[in-house]
Amino acid sequence: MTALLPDFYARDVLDVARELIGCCVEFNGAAGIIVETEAYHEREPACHAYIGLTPRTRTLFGPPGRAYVYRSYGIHALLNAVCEPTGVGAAVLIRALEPEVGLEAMRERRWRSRGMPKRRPSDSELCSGPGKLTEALGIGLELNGTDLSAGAVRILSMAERRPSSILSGPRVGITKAVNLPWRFWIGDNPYVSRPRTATAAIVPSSS
DNA sequence: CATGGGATTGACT
DNA sequence: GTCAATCCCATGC
Repeated sequence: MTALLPDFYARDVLDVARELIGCCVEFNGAAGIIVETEAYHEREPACHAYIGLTPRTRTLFGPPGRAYVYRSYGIHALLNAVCEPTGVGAAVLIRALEPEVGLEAMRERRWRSRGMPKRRPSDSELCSGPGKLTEALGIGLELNGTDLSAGAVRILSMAERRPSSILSGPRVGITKAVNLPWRFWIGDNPYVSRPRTATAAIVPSSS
C-alpha cells in the first residue's frame, strides 16, 4: 500500500480513470476504496479545461498527480486527480468510495452537514457520490493544487485488492459530450453513486 | 460591474 | 418526479 507517484497520473486520462478503481483515498485519518470514477479531457466540452487556461483551470493544466478541487453548484467540493503531462488539461473525478477507515468520523461530518439528513447516514450513504465523499472525508477547496503523492490527501495503490471487473458508461450530470462512455465503476458494488446501465464491460488483463 | 450556469444533494409532491 | 440551496468564476456590457 504505497502512494501513487506523478508518473502514474502523467498518462492517458482514460487509463488512469480505470486504474484508480480499487485504489485508496486517505485524508485526515479517514480512508475509502475508489469504486467509481469519471475522466475529463480538455479536448471535450464537458471538461472545465475545454475553455483553456483561466484562474479556475490553472490546476488542471498544472503538473499531474495534484488534487483539483472545485465547488459544484455553489455547495459541494468535488475531488479530481490531475492527469496527463503538464500543459494538458485533464483529470479524473473521484465519484464514490467504499468506506474503510474512520466510518464514525465520516458519519459525524455527513450528519451535521449542510442539508442535514433527517436520519443517520448508513454506510452506503457516506461516500456514494462526489459531493458526499469530500464531505465525509472533510476535503475542502483549500486542498486544490495539493500533491496527491505526498500531501494531505493521498491516493494509495492497493495491489492486493484489484477489482475483478469494471463497467463503463456515460458520465453523470453533464450536458455536453453526454455520449462518451468515460464513467467507470465496479458492477454490483453497493457504494457506487447511482446504478446505471453499462455500455461496456472491461475485464482487466492479468498483468 | 451584473448576470448566469453548473462534474450535486436532500427534501418534498 | 420536482425544486431550492449557494458560490465560484466566465462572460458580456
